[in-house]
Amino acid sequence: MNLNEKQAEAKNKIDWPLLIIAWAGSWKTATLTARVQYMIKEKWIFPSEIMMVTFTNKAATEMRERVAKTLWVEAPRSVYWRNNFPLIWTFHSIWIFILKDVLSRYLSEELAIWLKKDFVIYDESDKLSVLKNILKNRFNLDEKEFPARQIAFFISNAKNSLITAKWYEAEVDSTIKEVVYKAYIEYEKDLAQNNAIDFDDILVKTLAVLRIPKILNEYQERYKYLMVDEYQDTNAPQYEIVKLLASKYRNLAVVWDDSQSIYSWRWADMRNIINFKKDYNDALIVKLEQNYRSTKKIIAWANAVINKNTSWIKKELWTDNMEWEHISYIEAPDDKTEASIIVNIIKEKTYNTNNPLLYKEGVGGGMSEKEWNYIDNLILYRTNAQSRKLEEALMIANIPYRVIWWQKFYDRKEIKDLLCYLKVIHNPDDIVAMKRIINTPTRKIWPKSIETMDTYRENFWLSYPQIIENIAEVPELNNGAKNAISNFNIIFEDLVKASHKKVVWELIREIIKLTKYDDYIWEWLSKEEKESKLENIDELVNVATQYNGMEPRESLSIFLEEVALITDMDTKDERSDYVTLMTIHTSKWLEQKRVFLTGLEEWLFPSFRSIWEQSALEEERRLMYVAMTRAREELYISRAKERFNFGDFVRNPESRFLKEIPLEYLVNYDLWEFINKWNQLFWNSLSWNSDWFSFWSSSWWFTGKPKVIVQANNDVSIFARWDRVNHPKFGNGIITALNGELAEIAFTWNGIKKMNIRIAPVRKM
DNA sequence: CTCGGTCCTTTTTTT
DNA sequence: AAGGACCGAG
Repeated sequence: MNLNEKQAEAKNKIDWPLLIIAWAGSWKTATLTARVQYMIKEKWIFPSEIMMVTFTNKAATEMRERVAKTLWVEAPRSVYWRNNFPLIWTFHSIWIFILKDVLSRYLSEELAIWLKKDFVIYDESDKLSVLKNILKNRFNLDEKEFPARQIAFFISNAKNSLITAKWYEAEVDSTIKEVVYKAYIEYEKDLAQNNAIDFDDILVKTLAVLRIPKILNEYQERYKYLMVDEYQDTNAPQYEIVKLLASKYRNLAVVWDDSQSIYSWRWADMRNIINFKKDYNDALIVKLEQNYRSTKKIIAWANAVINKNTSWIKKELWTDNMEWEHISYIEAPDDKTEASIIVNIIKEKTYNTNNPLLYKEGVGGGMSEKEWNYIDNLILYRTNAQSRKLEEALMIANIPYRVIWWQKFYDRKEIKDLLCYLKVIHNPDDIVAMKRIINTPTRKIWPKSIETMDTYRENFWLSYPQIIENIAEVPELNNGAKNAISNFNIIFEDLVKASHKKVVWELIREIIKLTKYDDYIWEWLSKEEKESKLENIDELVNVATQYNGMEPRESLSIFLEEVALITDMDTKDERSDYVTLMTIHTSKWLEQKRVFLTGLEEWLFPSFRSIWEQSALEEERRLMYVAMTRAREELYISRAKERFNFGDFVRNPESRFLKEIPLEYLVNYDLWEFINKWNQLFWNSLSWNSDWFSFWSSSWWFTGKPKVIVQANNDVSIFARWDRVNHPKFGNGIITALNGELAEIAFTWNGIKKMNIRIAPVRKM
């Protein structure tokens, strides 16, 4: 790969602190890859001494694959199976790797982090269930007055500000914080008892461990070359960890772009760069400003928007790429139509080179390939809830699609159930998981019995398996409960035994067999749900087969760890051609030839939570910038005048971001032309294929809601008084008066209307 | 204890 | 709109 001068500069400076300011599409990934290659191939640095930290698994995987390619080796699949390959993983994966490594070599007491090696990772819902239990059962507090979510937020905030439970007392200045303080202490106790950590703990505990000089020194020696991507998104503990690790050899390179900082709600603090500059005032600063991704117009537009932000550095992203198409603006009457129009465009522009009416020959001046596939389309939105309407439209049109969803695959009930079985087998101290599965499928162990066992457990300092094993000795339970519990114990013990002999995928099958989980699904659900759930289970087993070849217990442990960190985005999809839908946040690591950016409405984007505060609003604007710069060649921006939200219809004004765009770049999408061409084709030749028909007949066009109020962008000069025109809604008519853009049109069937002829979807006949 | 109906919340963004 | 929490009857 040929690097430009700046990129090469960044590549070659490997033994010095380095700040790479890399703006969107500047091929920073390529630069980093080249840098790793240079270190290994030309400077003979041991690959195992290189650590590169990213934010998402997607980014990490891509980096690993690229690096592997340049080194002519296969990319490792697991942190634990690297074979002299650089450590290129996410923050969280790497820190867990370090924690496990440390815990296997040192005594827990020595580390003072209250963890054992087989710890489990609690996700958001596990966390909430622990907190709910504390608030309700231990403190007897009203869920409405002190919602677990809010308490969780405060605790998370404290952890990310490096305030421990003990020290939180100093923060208490209100009733709620009083509760937070008490809950925080209990929460930490519970986690320690369950041998569990939450996502925040992953950072906090790693930092704690690295503050022990002996251990820090080991890791400094082990990883002498550090790279951190998306440095603007680091938070306080992450910054500290990186600082510690790099402090000895100072071979730290960070990639930073303040215009793409969109995670402040996760306590990312882009001012960490100020600290970086203080820590390394001799750092070499390299700016990558040339964009290799998008057309000139997209870049110009993105620049215009981002420069509305007050920031330290003026953004002048530039490109040598083609000028090409304008950016299209779709103003739809409602969210349903917005979705329909987008789907129409995709349908029309995909696999449709035979359609003489709609396929544009040779556009892009060599930049674009001739035929576009579904996979070339990316639909973005601010909130996940917006995906539904788009999905419906795609389904109707029979277009394959995939939604990268907030509800992670691993959050689904059936998957969680099975994972909780695995968790309990792996770590019998995990009470949250135990409580989830002890009566799933239903085996008549009711909440009362569980409560009794809980009290018993707390009084006698026993673990759940210990109680279950000796359930006969618990006098408070009746015989029915005892029977049910000892039946469960038989299953549980068999599963634990099995876990020593069977690899993780076999173990999952064994769980299903012994617990009759499929019968449970069979009984409880409707047909469609059943099928999708069984499919999900198959998928889980399928993922688990990747851990074959390891020791059974090891496969279980690694599987559970990786599963906790993997999001929907990282799972592979075998279908090769589909439209992708996701939130803007998720899209940060992607680019696509054609991007649809939807829902450009005040309150939605920018979000209603952000518009009162300057800094929050600027983050929304950065989000807009990120979204726009995903597009390589075609960008469509859309808005619905009316949207169904929160179970109600809402009308929001157009997003302020639209007004920040220089108008000369924006072209209203001409739906009228589109429909009319289709009309001609349909009526004249009747050569339509059934595919088209089934689509159109089921979409808004035929469903009796002629909402074709999309703005056109007519050339006013072609119209004159007495011209005959056609309007999609009002039919044929004659222009009876014309004053600039304002026309008075007498329609044959609908009377005289006044309209702006530039914007109105009228067509000369 | 179980089922079923009703009411209530949810929706910002993610490792 | 839809899933979860809650409550009351069987």
